[in-house]
Amino acid sequence: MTRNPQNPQQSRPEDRNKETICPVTRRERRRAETKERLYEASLRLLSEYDFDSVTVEMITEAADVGKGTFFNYFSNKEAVVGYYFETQLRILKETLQAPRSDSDKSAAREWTEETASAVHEGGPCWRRIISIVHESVERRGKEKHFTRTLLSLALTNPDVRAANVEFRRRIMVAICGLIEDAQSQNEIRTDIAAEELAEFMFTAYLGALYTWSQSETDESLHHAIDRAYALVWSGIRHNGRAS
Amino acid sequence: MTRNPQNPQQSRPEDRNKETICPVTRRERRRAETKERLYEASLRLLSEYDFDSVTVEMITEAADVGKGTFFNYFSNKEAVVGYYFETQLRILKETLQAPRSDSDKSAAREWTEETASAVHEGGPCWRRIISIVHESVERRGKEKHFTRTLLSLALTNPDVRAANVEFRRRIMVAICGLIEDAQSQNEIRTDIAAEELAEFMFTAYLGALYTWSQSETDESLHHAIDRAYALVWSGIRHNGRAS
Amino acid sequence: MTRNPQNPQQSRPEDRNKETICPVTRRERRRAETKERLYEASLRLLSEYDFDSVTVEMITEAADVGKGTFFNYFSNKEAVVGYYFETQLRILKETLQAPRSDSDKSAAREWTEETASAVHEGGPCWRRIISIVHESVERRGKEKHFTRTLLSLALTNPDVRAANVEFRRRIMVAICGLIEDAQSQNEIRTDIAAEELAEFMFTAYLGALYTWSQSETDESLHHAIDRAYALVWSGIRHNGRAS
Amino acid sequence: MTRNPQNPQQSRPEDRNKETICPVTRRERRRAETKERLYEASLRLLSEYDFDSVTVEMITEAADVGKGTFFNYFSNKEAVVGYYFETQLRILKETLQAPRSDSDKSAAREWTEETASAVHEGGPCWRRIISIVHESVERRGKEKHFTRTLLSLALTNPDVRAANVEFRRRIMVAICGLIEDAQSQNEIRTDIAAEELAEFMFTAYLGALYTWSQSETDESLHHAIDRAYALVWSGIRHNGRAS
DNA sequence: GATGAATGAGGTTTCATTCAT
DNA sequence: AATGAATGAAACCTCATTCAT
Repeated sequence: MTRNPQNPQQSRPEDRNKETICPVTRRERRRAETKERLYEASLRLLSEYDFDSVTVEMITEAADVGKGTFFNYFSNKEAVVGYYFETQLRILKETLQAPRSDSDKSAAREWTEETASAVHEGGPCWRRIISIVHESVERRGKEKHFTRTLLSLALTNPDVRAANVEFRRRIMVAICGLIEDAQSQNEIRTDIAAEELAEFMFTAYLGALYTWSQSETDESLHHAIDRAYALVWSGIRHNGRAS
Repeated sequence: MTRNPQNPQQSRPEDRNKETICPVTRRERRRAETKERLYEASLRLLSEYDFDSVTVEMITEAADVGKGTFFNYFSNKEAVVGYYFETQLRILKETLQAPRSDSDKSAAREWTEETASAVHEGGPCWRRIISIVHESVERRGKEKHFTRTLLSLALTNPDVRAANVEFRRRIMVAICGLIEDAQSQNEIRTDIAAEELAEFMFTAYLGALYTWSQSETDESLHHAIDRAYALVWSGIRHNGRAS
Repeated sequence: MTRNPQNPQQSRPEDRNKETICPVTRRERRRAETKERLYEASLRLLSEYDFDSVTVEMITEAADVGKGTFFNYFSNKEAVVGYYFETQLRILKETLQAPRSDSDKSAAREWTEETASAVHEGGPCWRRIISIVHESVERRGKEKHFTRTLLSLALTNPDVRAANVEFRRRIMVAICGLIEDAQSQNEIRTDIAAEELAEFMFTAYLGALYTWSQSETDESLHHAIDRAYALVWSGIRHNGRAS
Repeated sequence: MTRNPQNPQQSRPEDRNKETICPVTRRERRRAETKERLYEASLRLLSEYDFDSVTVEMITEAADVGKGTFFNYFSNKEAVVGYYFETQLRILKETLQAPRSDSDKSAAREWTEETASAVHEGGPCWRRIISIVHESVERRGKEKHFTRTLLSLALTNPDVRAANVEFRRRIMVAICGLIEDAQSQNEIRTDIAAEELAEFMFTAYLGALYTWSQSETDESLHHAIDRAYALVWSGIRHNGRAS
């Protein structure tokens, strides 16, 4: 549908000034905005109600668009959750690329204040790992209901499952790298492959997440994770195996 | 299909003699049988299809009873899963009351053959724990799809959640007892409360179960559990904390 | 689900008196009644509104049953039309088995009065054929709108098409038999196979039906058919080919 | 995508010279081209899919224009089929105005080769009629699916119906003229009005077309038409009525 | 206790059409 | 003239559950 392919640089000179500053046209921006509105309305509702209870109509009404508009952006209700994982993936990449001191401090602060000191023992690498874990916890821990939905859908819906598995794969790669660093610093035992350790860490994370999200108590997810990770640490730190 | 209530004295007089010997009346036995048929049909179907895909009609047809009969035994579809946990609870109790040598051997055998030896290190108490875990794994590991359904429903459905939590509570009590035994034998570290250790064990179990049930690979659940428990062991055994 | 298979003759003796007179149980009778109500409501509505305009809800409301009840009897809206052809097929069979004098007269009367005499020429066999055609016309001719729907759906919907083709096949067999009779009486040319003649007759019938149902005029279908069949007769009567 | 209205004098000055020679402006030609693209894309798709299955978006995508563009040329989806009949009407007029020898030969050839000789008997006028019929058949016979759509829509959609009726009216006029010629040549019986005969021919044509389009067999439409017209001929030729 | 007909709420999804740009 | 985002009506169909028999 592109018109004038021969002189794209001349077409619509009026767009130049303001439009080209932004990487996209206005129409595209509007599109993105609408999608964002739908996405956020969905998350908001999923944090409060069960997945099945949230109807598309509720979402579109909350986003203040027509019902059909939803399907211009998401092929179905589950796709919103798929998009959630894509978004998280993007955030993850950015986090990992960011200078470490940055994330180290900001995130670490938030939870260290309220947590036991059991996990502080490790060296800098381990602490960085914990800090990243808690960053994730930070986001997830506020939305117990939504977390339930995610854990549940990631089991039952194929698309969500796929998105979740891919997301997890990427996280594992990241954790693996961090663990290898820690191993090279002799902070973490080296008699076991980093992949194995990473998976163990994730397993413990998942188990704690599941139990926490299922529970009706008010314990913070940070606490739950810390309790588990205190023992994880015992299992994987250097000399952990030494008798 | 109604039994003739006007002449009950004539209906099947042959049942009289032997049936009443049994502590339950024939009627009660029939009831139990029908419930069992419905229950097993449900499990069979839930092992193959998603919870939402399994209709009550499918179940009643598989159980060869009328559609309405289902609701004489289960107040709703979810109640079947609730009943599953009750059943498991009964089995668990029996297992724990059974002479230990019995379960030790039979179950332990089945999986030790196919598993790595990493978990064998511990003392007899620890080995008994592992053996019980694998007994559960034995039952669950065959039904990945059903496990997914359980994990999912236990998050989203209040009734199932309640049944599951109660079930879990009982398991924790049992594990706790075993761990205390092990601690008293100095097989397991004593600087941490048995409850804490038990929960950690369960967390790792849950995480591994979740990942396994979500995956499409063919790895056996025994393997997955073993891999996790090798590191769990490092974390909780005696001297695990000793530098 | 049948109980008491061992003594079916004794079960529910109270049903005996009145129920067994009727070939079916009361429940089955109720079932049949409900289906009939739905069927007739459908036809009534399809005679007035386009197929797409008739919603299932309109039908169930007209039949005074719950919306879902419709789908207990018809797998979808199109199935009603399929059932229509099945019904017509049953009626056709009965008509053909009935003593000829009966149908001959009753139906013949109705239309002969209002039709041109052009078609009267043939012998008794031909007249019987014409009479049967007009019987069908009698039923169809009152419902122009419904006929449109049938002709249209028989082209576009696979299920309806199948039902329609089967229905047509049976009609062709019947016409064929009649034509063979006529040929053996030398009423109809014998140099062309009965099948060929039958198909020609049906083709002319169909063409006239299509045009009539498409038109907005008030001409009766009887007239339209007669006009066509006057020439059909010229083409197929005995000596029709004689120069 | 907007043409730059502020500098129309610069846009493609090369078009000026030769384009304006043509009676239509470039803009009008573009319009016609786009409409043609949409029209042909529609026909292509309607030959393969059901009318309801073909979405406007499929059409515009196939025509490589924006979705909204469709409605600049056709007031709604049905209008495409209406336009089809208008187009056919134009073609018909041109055919009738063309020197007869032309169409006689070219079209006649195509089908006579593959058809039975039953229809050859008539005189030149009749043969010309047949040849014209087969010309139409030639076009229609290739697109069974599309023919179904036409026959169906011409019954159910008012606009299409109107266009179709008008088209048919014109055909009838044409056939009538041809039949009058034939009657004046004594090729066709004169005891029946030409209109009557023409309508009969059309009725037979329609009936054969309907049956053919509904069938799943591979019989060519030419054959189906020929079989019918062999008997049509018996009915309408001169002396057809002579005993 | 068993049955299965009746129920009807309810949500997803599609798509022709509009209209601002 | 071209575009495509927004719209929202509309309808099917499923299925858990009830309840009269």
